[in-house]
Amino acid sequence: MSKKYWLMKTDPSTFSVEDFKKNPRQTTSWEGVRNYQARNFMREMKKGDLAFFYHSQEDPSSIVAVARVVKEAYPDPTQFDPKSKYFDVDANPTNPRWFLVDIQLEKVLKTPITLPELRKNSKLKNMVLLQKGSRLSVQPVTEQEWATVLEG
DNA sequence: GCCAACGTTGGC
DNA sequence: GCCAACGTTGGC
Repeated sequence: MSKKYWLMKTDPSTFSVEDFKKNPRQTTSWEGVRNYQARNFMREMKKGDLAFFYHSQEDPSSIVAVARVVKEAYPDPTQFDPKSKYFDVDANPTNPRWFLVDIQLEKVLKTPITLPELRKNSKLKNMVLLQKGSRLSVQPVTEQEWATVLEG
């Protein structure tokens, strides 16, 4: 079974690559996803899959790092925690609604790859990230797109 | 800060 | 099941 590629968005004021670097073993649980499509993609992720780590809400927004899936999907504990901002009143522990994966920082890019640069590359015009109105926070990236992005 | 695009909710 | 209203995302 071959490796798959993904892109995971984060607002750096919530969780940035700097926060990621400081975490123990440079690992984090991708908590707080509350969108079914994004959740479904996380459930497809396999250990060893790679993901672009993307900062949204920046000037310019950019891919800043590469991360690796180190633990496959399991229930997001924040859905059951009334003190969490991700608490979901309707979440049922015997049939959890929200899932997350653990990812580890693989490498920080020396130079972030900005959204305008990605848009300029015609080979990337079908990337989910670049579609009009695309807000999906966890999305698939094809092998060709992955290679194209990294070769710059 | 603005606002278009999107997803979700809830009344009917 | 439809769809208006609402809340959120995220580029600009």
